[in-house]
Amino acid sequence: MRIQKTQGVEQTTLLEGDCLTLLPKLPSDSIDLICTSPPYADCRKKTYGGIVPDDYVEWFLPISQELYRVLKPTGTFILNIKEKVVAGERSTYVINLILALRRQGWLWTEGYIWHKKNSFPGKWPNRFRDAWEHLLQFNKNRKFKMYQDAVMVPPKESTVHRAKSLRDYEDFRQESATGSGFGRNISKSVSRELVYPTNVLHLATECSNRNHSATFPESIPEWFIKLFTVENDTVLDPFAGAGTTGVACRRLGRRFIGMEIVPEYVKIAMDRINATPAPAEVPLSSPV
Amino acid sequence: MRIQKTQGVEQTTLLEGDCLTLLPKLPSDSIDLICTSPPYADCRKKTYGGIVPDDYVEWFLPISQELYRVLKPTGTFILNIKEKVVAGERSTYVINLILALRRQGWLWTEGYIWHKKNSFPGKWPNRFRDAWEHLLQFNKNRKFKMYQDAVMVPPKESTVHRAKSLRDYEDFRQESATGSGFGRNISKSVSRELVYPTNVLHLATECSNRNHSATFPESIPEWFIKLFTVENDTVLDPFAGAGTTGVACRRLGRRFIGMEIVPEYVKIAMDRINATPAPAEVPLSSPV
DNA sequence: AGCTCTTATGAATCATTGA
DNA sequence: GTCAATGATTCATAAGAGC
Repeated sequence: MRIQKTQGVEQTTLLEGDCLTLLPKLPSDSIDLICTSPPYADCRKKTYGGIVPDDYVEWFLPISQELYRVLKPTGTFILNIKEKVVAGERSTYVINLILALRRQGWLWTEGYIWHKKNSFPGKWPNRFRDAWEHLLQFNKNRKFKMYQDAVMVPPKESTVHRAKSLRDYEDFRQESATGSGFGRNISKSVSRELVYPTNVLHLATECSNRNHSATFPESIPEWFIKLFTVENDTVLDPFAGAGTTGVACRRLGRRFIGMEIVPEYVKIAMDRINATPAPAEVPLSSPV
Repeated sequence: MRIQKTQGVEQTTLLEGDCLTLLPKLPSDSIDLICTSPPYADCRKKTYGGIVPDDYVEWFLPISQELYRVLKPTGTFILNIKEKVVAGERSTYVINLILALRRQGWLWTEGYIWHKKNSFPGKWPNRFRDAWEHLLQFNKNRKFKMYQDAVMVPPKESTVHRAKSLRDYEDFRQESATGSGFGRNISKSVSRELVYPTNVLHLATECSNRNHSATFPESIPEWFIKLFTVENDTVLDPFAGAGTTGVACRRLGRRFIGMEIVPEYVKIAMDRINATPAPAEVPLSSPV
């Protein structure tokens, strides 16, 4: 266990090991948001062994059972997952997982779509490139905490006349849809000029070298952290990988608990999180 | 039955009635593409009576059994469907339908996403606007006909800027802009300047009122018709509604069989299709 | 198992411009 | 002239799928 403290508060906890073993050590009803991207079926074989699609649900259910226990009743579970093609067909392991999670007690509240602007290239005679992934939202109850104002975006109209072409406009909008500026507080004060986003997120994958085969872009955990937590809430990522969720937590002033089975990634994650600045401390009485 | 003939060929057939009754009259293995948007569960009660989500799969399976029979072995079935929110949860009838169709023998080849750029406005405390729908592709066999070159698109401007000079790109754009109309074959000749699309379609919904509560934009059937059929192939829409698929077929020179249970929509569809110009006849030997 | 098809993007490397 | 900012170009690579 490696702990990083900021301002006397235990902010970041990185645990090395299998989350199925580590999760039972966490207290019940203690997590505000679980945001994770587990290894997809048949992927990351070199590092995680790869789970066969047929065995995926069986593999995941004991973990999600523990996730259910540690999540607060008003908390949210965001699951990033993608379907694979098996024998010319879309594999059904994702939809089987959804059904299984519901039987386990989870409510399948929403299905966000992550549109990957730079999807993996390729050419096949019977299909185009797969440019989207699931971002599934599950909850324990119909009532959960949600801070919609924290993720508002500039409206279409303000950009239309500024853009030279439709394509420019799309580019701009896709950038602004994720609120590219970190740490900015775009909420109530300017809310008259902002609109709520939809359940389709347009983001590029990061193809820069993170020494991890599958980092998702920081914008994704950032968006859900803003949407479902406030400062000093606790976020859990049981498949922390290179620690992207932890980096976003550090930047946004949320507590983070990460679990990762590969020692090398634990080190990378810790280094990345340590290199990330925490939000500036706000004086109790600030001179204006 | 109302029939429209063009150039001596029976091009458009609109049948009034329940597709479950009408489909058995079609010969087996006769359809190249089925492209349809059936009534979503529990929606549009005023027009279709509405199917309760729990009964949706049971209601659809006898129809899809007939669709399977009439589709050519190399044909494709495109199903536009949207998940509904029931009691604060995403309803599972779509994923249950996918599983049921697979048990019926269909291969679930691909899951396209229709990103609705102007989704229905609204505000809820626990969710954002739903801006996407499924466009599910099913086939009878792993081998099916697909004409990918017919739907190639200009690359992203940013990519072109980097790959080539702006001037080259502008020249190319002028050309392709003129080829963007219906019926044109912008493929092989300029294929080096075009790229293949992904499985995420960005289309606006149609704002104009067609007197039908759920018209999808003509771009959607147009895209799939180009992708999966050639001229004089036969396209079937068992839930023809206001005839959007038929209009696209007429424009693209494909034969169309539409079925619609509401007499008023049959009339609207026929009027719209009749008002649509067929592609210009190409002389067998054209003087140059 | 290996080869191949393919596109968007960040990072790196230079070239050009302007104060 | 120097340095910083901007722009053009190159390069590697990203959670793939079919034969």
